Amino acid sequence: MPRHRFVDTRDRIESAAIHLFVEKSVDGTTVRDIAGRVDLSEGALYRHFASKDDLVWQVFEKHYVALADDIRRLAGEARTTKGKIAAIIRGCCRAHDTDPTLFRFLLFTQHGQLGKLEPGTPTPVDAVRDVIVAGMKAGDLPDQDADLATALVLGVVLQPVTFSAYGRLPATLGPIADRLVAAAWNVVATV
Amino acid sequence: MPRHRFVDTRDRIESAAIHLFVEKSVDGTTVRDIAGRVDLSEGALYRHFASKDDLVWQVFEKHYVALADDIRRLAGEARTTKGKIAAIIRGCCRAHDTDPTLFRFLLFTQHGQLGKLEPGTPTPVDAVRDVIVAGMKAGDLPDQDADLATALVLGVVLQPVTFSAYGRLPATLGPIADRLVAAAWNVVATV
Amino acid sequence: MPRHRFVDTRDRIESAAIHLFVEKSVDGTTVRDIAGRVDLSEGALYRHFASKDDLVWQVFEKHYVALADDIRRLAGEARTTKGKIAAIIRGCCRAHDTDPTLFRFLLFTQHGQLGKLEPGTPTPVDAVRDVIVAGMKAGDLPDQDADLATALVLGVVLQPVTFSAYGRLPATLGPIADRLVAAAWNVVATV
Amino acid sequence: MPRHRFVDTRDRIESAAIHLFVEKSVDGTTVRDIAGRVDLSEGALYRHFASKDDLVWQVFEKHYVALADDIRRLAGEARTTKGKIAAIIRGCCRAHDTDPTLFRFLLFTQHGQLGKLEPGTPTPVDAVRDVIVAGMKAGDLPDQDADLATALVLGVVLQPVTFSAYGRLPATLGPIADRLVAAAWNVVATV
DNA sequence: GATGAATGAGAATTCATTCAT
DNA sequence: GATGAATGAATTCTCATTCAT
Repeated sequence: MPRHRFVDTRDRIESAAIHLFVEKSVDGTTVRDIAGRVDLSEGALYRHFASKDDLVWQVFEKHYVALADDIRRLAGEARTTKGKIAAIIRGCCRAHDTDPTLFRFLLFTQHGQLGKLEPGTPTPVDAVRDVIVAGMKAGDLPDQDADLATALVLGVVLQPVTFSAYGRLPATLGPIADRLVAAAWNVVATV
Repeated sequence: MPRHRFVDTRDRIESAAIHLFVEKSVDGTTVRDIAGRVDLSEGALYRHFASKDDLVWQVFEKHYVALADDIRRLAGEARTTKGKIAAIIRGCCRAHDTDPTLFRFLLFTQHGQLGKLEPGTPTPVDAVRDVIVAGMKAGDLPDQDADLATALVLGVVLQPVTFSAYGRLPATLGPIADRLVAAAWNVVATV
Repeated sequence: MPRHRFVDTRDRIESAAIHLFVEKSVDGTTVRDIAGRVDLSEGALYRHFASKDDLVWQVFEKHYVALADDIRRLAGEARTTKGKIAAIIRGCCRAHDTDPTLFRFLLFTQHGQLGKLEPGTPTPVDAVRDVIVAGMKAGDLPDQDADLATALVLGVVLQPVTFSAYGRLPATLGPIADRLVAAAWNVVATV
Repeated sequence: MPRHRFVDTRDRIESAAIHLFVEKSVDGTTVRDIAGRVDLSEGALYRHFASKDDLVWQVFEKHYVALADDIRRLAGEARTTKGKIAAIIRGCCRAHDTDPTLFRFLLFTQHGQLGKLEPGTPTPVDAVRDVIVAGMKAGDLPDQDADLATALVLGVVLQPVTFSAYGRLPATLGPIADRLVAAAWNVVATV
């Protein structure tokens, strides 16, 4: 059996894990499942990750923070509040369409991982909230509860993501991005 | 003059299970946990449920269907599409506030249970979708993808529910029901 | 397969464990070994002990403390320091001969368990040391380092126990108890 | 003018192993631990030792036999039985103080290694026993069970070594050597 | 209906050892 | 001689489920 010397085993493990986690949930996925999918012995996994929990966490954290950074960056590149919200929604759609499995993993695995985040770590939720707070301060948005507004904006993207995962909506959000952008703006601009 | 001196054991099991499932997730809850919480032996649980899976499923199905019925009934009692949507959103808020744990259980446990539903069983999602479809047919709503519209309406309620569960929003949705009603309408009426 | 309802399973586990620990050392004994010897499933062990470590510890602590109590009581029943030392040595010989395996278990397993003792727990070593300290104060023993004296007295009994375990001395210490008593006294009375 | 710029790797491995074995016991020490301490890869260890067992055994045997030789030589250099016993005790104290870790390793690791000794290999125990047998034959010692006498002499040194390892006695036996010499003699000369 | 000891099928994890480079 | 990823067997532990009483 080849020892896969030149492929990055760690990456392959992460990718296999994410897919399985979405397919069968984290708890429903065994270390054996992951190892099998990477064609690796179970023991070998432990050279790359200290434990199954550690694997879940590392994968989650990496991409969750990356998504937060992405969103923050996109929002930063737009000037108006409306543009920022639009950029965020479109960013989420693009992130989703680029790798739906990864996006679903983040969405479905939050529970249980969120608590492990270093306090103060910027999350995608915070990124959205910051835009809204700034928008209110700038007078671009009516005064309202920032958390509620954040929930509404997120609900507008995440529920379609969920529907897509369940097959109630197509696999791709690109085609409905405009609609989501409009809805997201509507939901915070109209109180 | 209560009919039974003690709440029925089965009810106590169900209630304990729901609480634990929300606290620690279904997979994270052991039969022993449930039995312990009800102060019953593990074996005795099997007098009431055929298996853990069966317990999860029965509890889920009962309340999920009840919620669907509720929503459908509320929608039926309103005449206009706008009134129906409003009734649904308010119904969800009331259902949530009446028993937040139960509502969270339904929201968080869908995954894995939805697939077990008898095909054709009316779900809350269907109830919402039906209202939307009818609304479009009646000309109360602009033509649009019914599933997407359904996702948006649900996103408007369910994301706040999630935020509430995580402590990002208060434990009670009643105070924001009006806002949610407005947002839900906005999101489907404006395309 | 009978469920051994009326035999005390826990006792049987403890006994089997002690024997195996002496035969193959704690680390060399697997949970499977123990379960097999008790004709029990591995899983069933965990109904009686939280973990293998816990089993080792509980068994050790129980008998180690009991031996300490025994020694202390025996010493208390003698009046002179010489009598107390003699009582201790004889007590150890009797304890050993009553259950050589148990005594060897205590001797060989100290390492690693001693550190888990609640600070302040009276040990057999302390019991001996107390007698020596009191003996010096009473003028029955010449002034000397109490710890060293304790070591010497213990060495006089424990090395024969070790030899017996290795087959270099007979299985029974009773016949040499007088000699050990004399040696123990000699070793602390003559400086 | 050292012959080798660096201490031989093999020696470094042995030394690291001994330290770890005393710290964490043989079973508690992994090959990885050893390799890590020598700053070597795990695989590289197998260039020097056929297996972990082999490493343990080789290190044990080498020093155990060396100690036996030492004791035998020291005993041979003294003329009287009393002098021989004294030389042995002092030799043990010196050996201990020169490298307490090594001495503890020999003491604590006997169990499990002793059985691997080529039958007939002279051990420290045999060396002591020979002196006692000869002493009895020469009339320097009262007639008594040679094994018991050996146990008593050894108990007088080894229990203090144990106490020292546990911190109940100082790290160094030199200061109490005289006392141990006296005790050892007492214990075999007085029956 | 209830009990609780027992089962047995895995699950995660460890670790000595191998081997291509 | 050295590396370090990989193996695979063994080990501890978990947990849904059963069943005699």
